[in-house]
Amino acid sequence: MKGGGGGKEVPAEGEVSAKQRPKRKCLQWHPLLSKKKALDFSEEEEDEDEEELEKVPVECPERSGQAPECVAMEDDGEEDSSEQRARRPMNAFLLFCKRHRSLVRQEHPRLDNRGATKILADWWAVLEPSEKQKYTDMAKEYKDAFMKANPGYKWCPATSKPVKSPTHAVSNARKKAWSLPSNNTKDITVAKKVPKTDSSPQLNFAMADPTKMGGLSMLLLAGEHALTAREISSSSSQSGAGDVAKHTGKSALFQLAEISSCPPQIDGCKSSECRSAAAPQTEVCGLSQPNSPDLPSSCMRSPLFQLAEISSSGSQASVSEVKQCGQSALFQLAEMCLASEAEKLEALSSQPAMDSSSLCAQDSAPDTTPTVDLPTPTPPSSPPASCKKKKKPNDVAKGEKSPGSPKKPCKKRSSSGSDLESLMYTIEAVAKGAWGSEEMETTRKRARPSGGLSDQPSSAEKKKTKPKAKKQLRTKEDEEERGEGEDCKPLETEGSVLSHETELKTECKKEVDVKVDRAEDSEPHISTEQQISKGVEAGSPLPNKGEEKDLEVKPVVIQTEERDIEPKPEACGSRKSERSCKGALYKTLVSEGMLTSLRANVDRGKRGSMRGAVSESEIGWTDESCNFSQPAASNPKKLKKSKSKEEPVPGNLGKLEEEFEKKFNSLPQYSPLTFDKKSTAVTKRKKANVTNPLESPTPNKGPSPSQKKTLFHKIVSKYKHKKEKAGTLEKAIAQPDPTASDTGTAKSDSSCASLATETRKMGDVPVGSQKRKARKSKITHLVRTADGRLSPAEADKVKELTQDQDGKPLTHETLCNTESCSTDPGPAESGSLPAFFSLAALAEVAAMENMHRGQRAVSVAAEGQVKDMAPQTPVLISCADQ
DNA sequence: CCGAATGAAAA
DNA sequence: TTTTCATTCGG
Repeated sequence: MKGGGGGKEVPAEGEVSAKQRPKRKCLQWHPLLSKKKALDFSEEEEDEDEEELEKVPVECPERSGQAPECVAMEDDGEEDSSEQRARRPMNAFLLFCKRHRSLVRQEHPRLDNRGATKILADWWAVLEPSEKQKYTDMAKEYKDAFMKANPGYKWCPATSKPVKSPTHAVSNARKKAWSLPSNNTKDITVAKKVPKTDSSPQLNFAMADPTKMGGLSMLLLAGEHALTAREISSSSSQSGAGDVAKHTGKSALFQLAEISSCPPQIDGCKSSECRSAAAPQTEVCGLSQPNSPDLPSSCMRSPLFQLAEISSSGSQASVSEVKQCGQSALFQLAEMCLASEAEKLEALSSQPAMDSSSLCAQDSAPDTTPTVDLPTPTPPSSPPASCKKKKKPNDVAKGEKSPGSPKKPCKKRSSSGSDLESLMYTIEAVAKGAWGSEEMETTRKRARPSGGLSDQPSSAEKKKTKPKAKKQLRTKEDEEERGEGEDCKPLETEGSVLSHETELKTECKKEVDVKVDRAEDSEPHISTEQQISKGVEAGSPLPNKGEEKDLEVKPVVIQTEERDIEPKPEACGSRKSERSCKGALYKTLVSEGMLTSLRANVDRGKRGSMRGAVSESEIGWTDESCNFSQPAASNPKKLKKSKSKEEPVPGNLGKLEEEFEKKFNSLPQYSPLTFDKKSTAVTKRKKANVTNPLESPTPNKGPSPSQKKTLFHKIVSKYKHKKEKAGTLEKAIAQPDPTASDTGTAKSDSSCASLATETRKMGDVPVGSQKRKARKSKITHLVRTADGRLSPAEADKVKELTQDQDGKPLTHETLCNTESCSTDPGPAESGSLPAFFSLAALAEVAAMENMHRGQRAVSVAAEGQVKDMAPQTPVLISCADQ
């Protein structure tokens, strides 16, 4: 209770109105009105209207009377709000990023997201249309689903938004994501579950996050929708009211609705209380849905709402009810939730075991448990509440916000329990259901056309101003153009280096295995849908791997995974280790070389296989995923993440995730190598290289440069702020193959040369759009020559850096020396050099790192003191030489 | 909280 | 044509 009701939202609304959002909205929102609002939206369908009308009156009173109702309303409101707030669906590129970011990160552990994004952009640019298409399709699907869910959704709430208040809202919104009850859940979770968990273990990832669930469900629906579109028509016509049965195919929505509607059972279970609050709505829903096909849009909401309501209303009784209702799955979930963290912890601990291999598998695999139902698992997932990111201040924000926003308060109030329940229901539904279906595509009549909308935000001025500035800069840069470069290179770099050779080998193997696993994974469960998605695949299962992999639960979502080397590097790597182990470093270098070669081989193999397999496009879906492969695996960090994500999902939830995962996973994941090749290929088929995988060049370069790049980038950016000059520098860097330039020259000519180079480069690497892209990225990218040489560019960069910074003689010199050794000869003959280069690159990187670490350090270094750096670099060099 | 990327939608 | 905003997460 609490006044919650009281809060009645009224006040809140008032606030809202103040915000502006809406007066209209406010009206709409108001409880009484709100319902009406619904009517209005639904207007299209008269039948519904009637029902609604009935409903309305009823509700009104109830609502006013009870808090629960408020909740319900809130839900609506939320939805509305959610609509407003709902996160917009990801576009193809974002999906791509999401799926590949981890890969990038693996390769370049040190790279920050920005850098990763750049790389991703490059990759994206390189992707073939067919390949992109998948993502595009998925995005579309996603979007469609989203729109269905939120008919009136406006992408840009209005410029106004600007934030301010919205900021809070935004944060909240984000969490919410798709809408639905998520809000409640969150609250609940927070309150109930573990509030503090934030520690994080959770992350659970999508599974946990209710919001996500909604999203997932949506996706699922959408997917199915596509599949079963035909069904819809049939079903719609028939749609008898009561019979929900319909085809399994019917749709998830339907099922949800049904569930939400609370089948008789529930009603029975629930006492009058529930009924009073929930019943009305539920009834409506039930009626409406059956009646008209059109309803869908409206229905969709309602069901959800209903669920929420029910759950909320039931909250008190909820547990008991749930049990009765039965659904073991739900029940389990609930339990899980309760158990919550403890279990989680346990689970986590247990998981640790997962190997890298498992990780890989995860990627591809979806499944967690195949089976259908229920029981099994239990684990962790519950924490939905935890919701993904706890990181965010959401909680706080929410709290604040809630008061601010009208609806929220209600929600919050609504009670956590309810949320949970709702969530469970949803899950259950999913499990049972089959999600499938449905969806009618038919019209989406959106109930609310324009609806309300958005919240208006107040002012966004802050941002605006900033952006502008940014833009300007960008434009400038654009003009300059980018050099691109590209790189994409892969690799491993330091981390890899660190990793032991042996490990590497093993890893490779693993990779292979993984692929196989993938196939297995795909099999898992059922559902036609899945099958479809899988489609192709057939694969043969491999028991072996499965065993290892299976260990547990699997992860579902995970995409990429993390594997990676990083850990090692970190552990060993880092400066400390470096210092301490010079020898180690050396080894690493060697290993790196090996890696590269290995990688190349692998890559080739993969490629070959792929190609052989056939059109990527088809198969693509299935996945190439594991390709990336590479090294390693064991990253603590990554592991953690993956674990967290994966583990959580146990049974039911797992399914959802799985589905989602499947879809998401179905998206092909391309290995870095692929991109690399492509990029190269583009320009020149690179036959030579291809033919010779040569260990060399590519790999080596890739990594180190990239890292460097990052560092460099950072530094540059800083400078940039100071001086615009950066552009020139960038250009200089950009230079690709400095034919002659080699060591030194580049810088000077930069301007002219740069252009030329850029042009050239452009040619080489087809990067995507230039506009936005160019800018900084140029700067960042290191250039690799075709030969693979690193390049003078790096040297230049270094130099520049040094210069900028003040020039550290030491560093610079050292670099020069290093390069000189390798470089000099290099130009003439590149062949064997590569390895050296790589070393050099590493050295440089190290230097960079140091620099990066502390500018101060740099200055010191310049003086000659340089403790850290100096030693390292030299060491490297020496090693290299030797 | 910004940023870097792309894309879709809105203004 | 220009803004917003979606995802990511290190700084």
